Amino acid sequence: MAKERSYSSLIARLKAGGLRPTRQRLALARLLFEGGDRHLTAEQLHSEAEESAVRVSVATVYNTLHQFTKVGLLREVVVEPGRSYFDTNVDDHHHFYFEATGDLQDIPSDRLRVRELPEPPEGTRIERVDVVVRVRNLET
Amino acid sequence: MAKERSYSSLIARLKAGGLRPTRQRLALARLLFEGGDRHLTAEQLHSEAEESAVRVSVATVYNTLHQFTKVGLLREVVVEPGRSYFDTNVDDHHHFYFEATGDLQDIPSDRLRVRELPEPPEGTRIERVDVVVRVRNLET
DNA sequence: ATAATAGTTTGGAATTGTTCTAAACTATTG
DNA sequence: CAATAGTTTAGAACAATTCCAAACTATTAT
Ligand SMILES: [Mn+2]
Ligand SMILES: [Mn+2]
Ligand SMILES: [Zn+2]
Ligand SMILES: [Zn+2]
Repeated sequence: MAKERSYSSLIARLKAGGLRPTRQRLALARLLFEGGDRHLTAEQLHSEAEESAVRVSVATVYNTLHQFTKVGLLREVVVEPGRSYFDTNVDDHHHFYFEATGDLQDIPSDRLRVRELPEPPEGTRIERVDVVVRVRNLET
Repeated sequence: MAKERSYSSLIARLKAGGLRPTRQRLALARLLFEGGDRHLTAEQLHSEAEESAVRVSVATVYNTLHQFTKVGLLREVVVEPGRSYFDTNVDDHHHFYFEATGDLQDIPSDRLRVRELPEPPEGTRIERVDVVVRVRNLET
């Protein structure tokens, strides 16, 4: 029942974004949104799909991640060159980045404030402020 | 004269980092450090070298950028997936990122403060805090 | 239902930025 | 002037991502 619920809410969210609720998009949406806040690479999501016996191509995983990002269901996080993470938490927040493992952890925006943000240069507006707190294992 | 000066100071800086002052490293160091604060990709630096008739391979540009970063002459900045910027300003500071052009502009750390930085997770220490203020052209 | 249309998916090729490799070269030291 | 260790290089290899054109599917119109 909860499953049906979230299913139709997912369909509604896709439609709201002008995206047809296809088999692939629904399957990926469930993997993404039915497990709380997540930070995934395209490759990780594709692996999860395979493990769940969802047949979907790599190209579609990329297409879907970008489409979801465009309609505000996801947010892209850049912390290291060479790969993008997609974040199911689209609220304003920041991140711890664990260099050792490549994991991301949310920092709610009320736990970290950026003060004295300077004026953006002439003719531009601020799109977003990203704070990445890079942490390393304490060497013993 | 100023040229000789900076030349020998560059040599000294390389030696301090345990790097031999080779023709290629000196040429790249001059391009990097004789023009104020800069934010360059490997490819941009390689193009500048070619334009200045400095013959140096792509592999050496990458090697050099990473070696300079390791010894503290440069700092790596990640703002978009797929390519790294190298920053000649190694002081503590943050960045405006112009999505339209891919340019970076420094924000001195006294112009932007991060407050209420949360405790790092158990067993880790904060390595660095990166703030990227993404700006876009004001649509008219 | 059916057909027409527009949107979607797909495998594989292509592209991009970066790293690797092993052979040739060069700075430093004795 | 060796001998040595460090450096450079072209090109191959690699990883992540994007592109492509053909096959497929959801939606809309009849
Ligand atoms: Mn992207
Ligand atoms: Mn690097
Ligand atoms: Zn997050
Ligand atoms: Zn900078």
